Amino acid sequence: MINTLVEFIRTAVTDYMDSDDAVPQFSVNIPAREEYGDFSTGVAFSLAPAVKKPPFEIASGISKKMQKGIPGIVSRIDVIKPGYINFFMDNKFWHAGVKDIVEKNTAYGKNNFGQGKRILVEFISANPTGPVHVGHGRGAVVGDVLARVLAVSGYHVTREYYINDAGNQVLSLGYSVLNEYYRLNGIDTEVSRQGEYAGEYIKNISDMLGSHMPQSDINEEHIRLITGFAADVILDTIKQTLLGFGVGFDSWFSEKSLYEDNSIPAVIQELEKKNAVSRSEGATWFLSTLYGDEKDRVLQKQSGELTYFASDIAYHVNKYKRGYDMLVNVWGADHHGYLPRIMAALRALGYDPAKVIVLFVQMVRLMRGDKPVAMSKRAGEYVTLKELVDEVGSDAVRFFFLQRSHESQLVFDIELAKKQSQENPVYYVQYAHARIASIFVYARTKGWDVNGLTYAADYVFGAEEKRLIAQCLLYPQVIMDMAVKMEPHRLTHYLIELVGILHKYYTDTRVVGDDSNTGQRLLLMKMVKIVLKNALDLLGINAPEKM
RNA sequence: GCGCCCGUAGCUCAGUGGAUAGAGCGUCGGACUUCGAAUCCGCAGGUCGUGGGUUCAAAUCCCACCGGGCGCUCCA
Repeated sequence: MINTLVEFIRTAVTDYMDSDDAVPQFSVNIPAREEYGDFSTGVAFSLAPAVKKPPFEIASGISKKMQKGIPGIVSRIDVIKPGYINFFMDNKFWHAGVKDIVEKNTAYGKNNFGQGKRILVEFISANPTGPVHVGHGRGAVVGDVLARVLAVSGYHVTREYYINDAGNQVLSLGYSVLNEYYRLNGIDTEVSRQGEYAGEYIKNISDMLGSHMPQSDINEEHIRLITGFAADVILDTIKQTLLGFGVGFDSWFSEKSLYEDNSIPAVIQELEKKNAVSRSEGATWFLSTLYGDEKDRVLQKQSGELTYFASDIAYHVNKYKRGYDMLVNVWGADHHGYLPRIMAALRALGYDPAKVIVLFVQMVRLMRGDKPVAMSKRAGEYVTLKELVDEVGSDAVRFFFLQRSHESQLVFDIELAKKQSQENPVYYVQYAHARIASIFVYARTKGWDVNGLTYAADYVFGAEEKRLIAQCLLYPQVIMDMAVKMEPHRLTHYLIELVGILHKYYTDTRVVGDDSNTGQRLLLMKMVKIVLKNALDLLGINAPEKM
């Protein structure tokens, strides 16, 4: 519905510019002050550099082109100081808006920005060497909500988890389990490599080894089996944790599979064909400096082992070969230094680097009151995502993470999150949904058929009601904005604002009354409830009927 | 030293070219015989790290500096 206003403006701008490809990207927004109208646009500002006129003059010119389209949409147009065009909407517009939202219902907010393009979102991808921790949790929420937003924005989305089940880290896990097993069973054997992982979960896995374990003569095959077993167990608990956190995947991609189908040597060969490989000091190097990296990188070590980097190139090539239009990687910010080398490799191999978009998710610092929480993974002293979710609740954790830009570090105070459980913003939003549900229950007892309400076109909306509708009408634009900018945190702020307007309206206005306008107010509530439900669904947060 | 991110109210953070810079928490004071007070209303609180520059217009863009986090492995 907001599109009718956007198109209305676009037509006038096209008319003013005398060409439709001179129309810039613009949006409408709700002005800060009531006297500035119901909606406003700053198109004139974006036009100013090209037209080389003051924004105010441009805005005036545009507004003159708008006169003919006014009936049924806009009742008044103001052009203000620096160059804003402000709109006071016609009563018909508000009615059409409410109707549009209520009729679209669960489909309201969807858009076709993605035009069916295929997009792969890879996120979390935590090593199966221990439970996922809170930092992974943040990446999980960012990736999950981004995937949901892209899906309702017309993309064909695949969610993927890359399992690092090859290489030294998992091997070290295997040794950790084995050592623990020996320790628990009082077996005195020297194992060549020390495992670096510790913690309760290592003990649990070694317990599970039970009678399957050979008592002596451990060979490499045994280690491999133990490692695989341990990684499987851990991956399983990771899946369980994520499920409890509302995060699911379409695809679990195994790094080991890249070893098994020989795609890593194949990729190295490809690089060799491009003359981007050299051998020195007993190792095989990718000459990434030729493609913008600051130093060359090892693909195959002196020992003959392949590096993580080598398999990661093969992984990315695999993604390209699967034919996606876009590849999104959600990485921890501590991996940012890694980006130039992977991009160098993709460039060297002739893949379009513009298809890869990497979101770096900054660190989470956990606090209990004013005491920082130890986060050493190796020592096994860290708060797992599961522990945090059990303690604070999935909805609150998600909402809290989504209030901050993924590019900002954030401090998560567990004590505070628990203490303010009554005042937590997530409850503020959920309460609004439950409150409307409760109004409906009451309305039914008064004989209203909430699902069979009729529209009364002569009803004139009050200021607060118009504000409520306006905010709801902006919803699709917020979704689109999130999809375009890939910023999943914008929706929580939108919701807090919407709910603020709703709660105020509720205290000022009795919805279910004796007057004949009750039906129109119930329709308004229905509209808000739809937007709340759709938005909360996108965030993976419950929209309760009761609290 | 180099690179990435951050520096906005007491605290945690939105806002990233445009109207009088916002929210939550915290402080203080009000509002329930009526649809849910997990709510609402009000008060207080800002050199937008510092200094320069670009622009009709800068918290937002550019440069320098200061402060914090992370990264600069033949680890992943």
